[in-house]
Amino acid sequence: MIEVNAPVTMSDVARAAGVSTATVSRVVNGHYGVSARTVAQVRSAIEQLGYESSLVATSLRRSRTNVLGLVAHSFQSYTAEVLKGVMKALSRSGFDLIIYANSDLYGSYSEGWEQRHLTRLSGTLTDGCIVVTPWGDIRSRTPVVAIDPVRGSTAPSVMADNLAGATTAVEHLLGLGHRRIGFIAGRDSLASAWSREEGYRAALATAGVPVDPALIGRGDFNPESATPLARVLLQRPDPPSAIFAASDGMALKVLEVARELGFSVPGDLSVVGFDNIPESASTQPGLTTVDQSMYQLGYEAARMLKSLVTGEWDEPRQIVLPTSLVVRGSTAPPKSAARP
Amino acid sequence: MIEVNAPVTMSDVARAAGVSTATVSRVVNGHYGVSARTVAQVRSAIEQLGYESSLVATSLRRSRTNVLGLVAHSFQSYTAEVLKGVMKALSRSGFDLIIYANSDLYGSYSEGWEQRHLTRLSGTLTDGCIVVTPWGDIRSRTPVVAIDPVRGSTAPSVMADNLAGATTAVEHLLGLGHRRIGFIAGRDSLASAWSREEGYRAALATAGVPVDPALIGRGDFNPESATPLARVLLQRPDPPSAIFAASDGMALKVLEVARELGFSVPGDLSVVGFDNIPESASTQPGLTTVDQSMYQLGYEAARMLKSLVTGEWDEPRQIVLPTSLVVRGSTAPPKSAARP
DNA sequence: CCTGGAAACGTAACCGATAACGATTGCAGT
DNA sequence: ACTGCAATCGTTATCGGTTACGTTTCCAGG
Repeated sequence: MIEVNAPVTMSDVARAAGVSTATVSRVVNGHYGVSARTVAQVRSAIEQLGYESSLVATSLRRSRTNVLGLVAHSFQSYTAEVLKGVMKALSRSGFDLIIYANSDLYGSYSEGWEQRHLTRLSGTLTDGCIVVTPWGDIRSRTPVVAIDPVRGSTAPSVMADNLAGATTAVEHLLGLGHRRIGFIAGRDSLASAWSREEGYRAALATAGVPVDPALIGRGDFNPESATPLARVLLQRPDPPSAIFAASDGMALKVLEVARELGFSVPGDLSVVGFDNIPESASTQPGLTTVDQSMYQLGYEAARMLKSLVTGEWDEPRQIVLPTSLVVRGSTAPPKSAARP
Repeated sequence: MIEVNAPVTMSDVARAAGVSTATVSRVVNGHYGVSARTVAQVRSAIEQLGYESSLVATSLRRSRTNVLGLVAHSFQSYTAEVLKGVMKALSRSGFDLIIYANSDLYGSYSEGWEQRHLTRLSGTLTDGCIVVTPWGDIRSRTPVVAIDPVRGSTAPSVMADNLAGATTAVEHLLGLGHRRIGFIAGRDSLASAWSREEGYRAALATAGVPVDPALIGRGDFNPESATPLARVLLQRPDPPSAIFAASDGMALKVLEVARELGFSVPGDLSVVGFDNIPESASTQPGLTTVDQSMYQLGYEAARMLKSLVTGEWDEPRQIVLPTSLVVRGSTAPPKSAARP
């Protein structure tokens, strides 16, 4: 790093080129009304001084910035995967991306974080935003696309087919012979959490297995929230033979607790997650889970936001993406399974 | 999303509370010189209008913003892992994080990207920046910490012990009986690429194995750059029995090419990578690689940057972190190995 | 030579917030 | 009542860049 006392501003360029800042601005933005000779002078001054326009100053004055924003409450694997998809969709689109993350709420929820971040950014800095797993409805001047929206929201959003995914997951467990299947729910306000629970209930209902409320733990998608819940479930006199967790992060914590309490997986306990984050493939045993292509979620959200900003979106404003079951080593028939 | 016509600014709050913007600013920033009654009025107006200060306007005026920046040329797994560490280090530190990514150069290098991004941000928006795998030296008004710096740089930086890591990797292959070991190098300007090649050469030299220049391919750390190089190596009449790639991304491409050309791994070909990105654990077979804890790199870089900004850093400005070899299924003795 | 109009360029207001500074008020001490 | 000092609060310049508007320059046509 080379220390530099002061940054090069537009007025430095103007002085060097012997013109006004207005003219420099016109040259930088390729506006009409500058002679070829002046353009050349200004360009050369810019080159020499190494001038680069300030994102901040520009966005304060301008309405369009060609920058899209993304706000997320933390950076776990889920968000990282989403991000890859977003970047891919924005590749060579002319839109840059700003990700804003607040240090205060890392790993813990704090009501309304997304609204605070968004307001700070969308004042002028960004033309639109993607919000990952919002807390509530969002007021904004610029377009917002939610990934995994709140329940009942009619705003633009992208989400997985959580109902079908969860149903398939529980059907998988039922098919293996499990009858006492625990469930660890996600944050209730999110549509995804609700649908995954619906899928759990629907699959059980179809199979004629009654839902035991004692086997349902109320988490919030944060991995840490699952630890005490798993402990409670597994320390019951009649623990479930399988647990379906509404996210991989929580499912991995279930595996941890199971190991800690001496349950062998999948011998004593089958575990299924939801998301298919990279870590799920590399645990011992691998986690059976529902793949929801977070990459695809990010990709589609960015594609939609881009078009919403330019005003060319004419497809439905709510996208649902398919899921698929990924069977790995964490599921097997229960020991006590009555052979068919 | 709820559409809102205009954002709430400080003057709106001032008008509503019947004071000047200066007073509102003082209340917002908790400055001295406002009566309790006025504070209450302003607070209530802020609450009612849902005011949130504009990050842009604030940073334009202020020198300190309590926002740190991170610029990276793309978002592969490497960057995502680094990011997790950065977020952890910034947790509850009072510093927010802005990640800036330019869409134009996704996946492809473009000289000087980091300088352009940095200038745009550091004008006023950020108090300091982390640059991941920079291209060259960086001019900046504010502190900059490089993760995986350029060769010969004396600027603040965090990097893995690439020399030791690479040496260990190649020693592992030599220990298995390999003698013809190919190498796919990284982008030459980076210190890491250079050290990893040094490690490769050093290990061979120690074992008395001559370096065959024909077995060295010149990549640039981008996974795609490895594909043609691997093809050339493996289509030789006398292909190497093992390949050491300077990054996991490139190593995974080697696996792809090997499969495509009918090489079985590790039967016909052993492959070793460097980085230990999450994907490396979940391929078939798993990739043997050198773990450099990208999480730790990010964590340390953020910790250093934080202290540099506040001026309390008194440790060495160049941090080197240890590496460790992770042996998985992609390495085995060569078929033709002379048994010891 | 004069005029008209377009092209080229500068001036200044403005975006939202901050901070230096000045102005006003209240109150204690004389 | 008067002074002096704090506490409180408004005015205004400022950050860097953009743009509406006004002014100057230049050239073609009469």
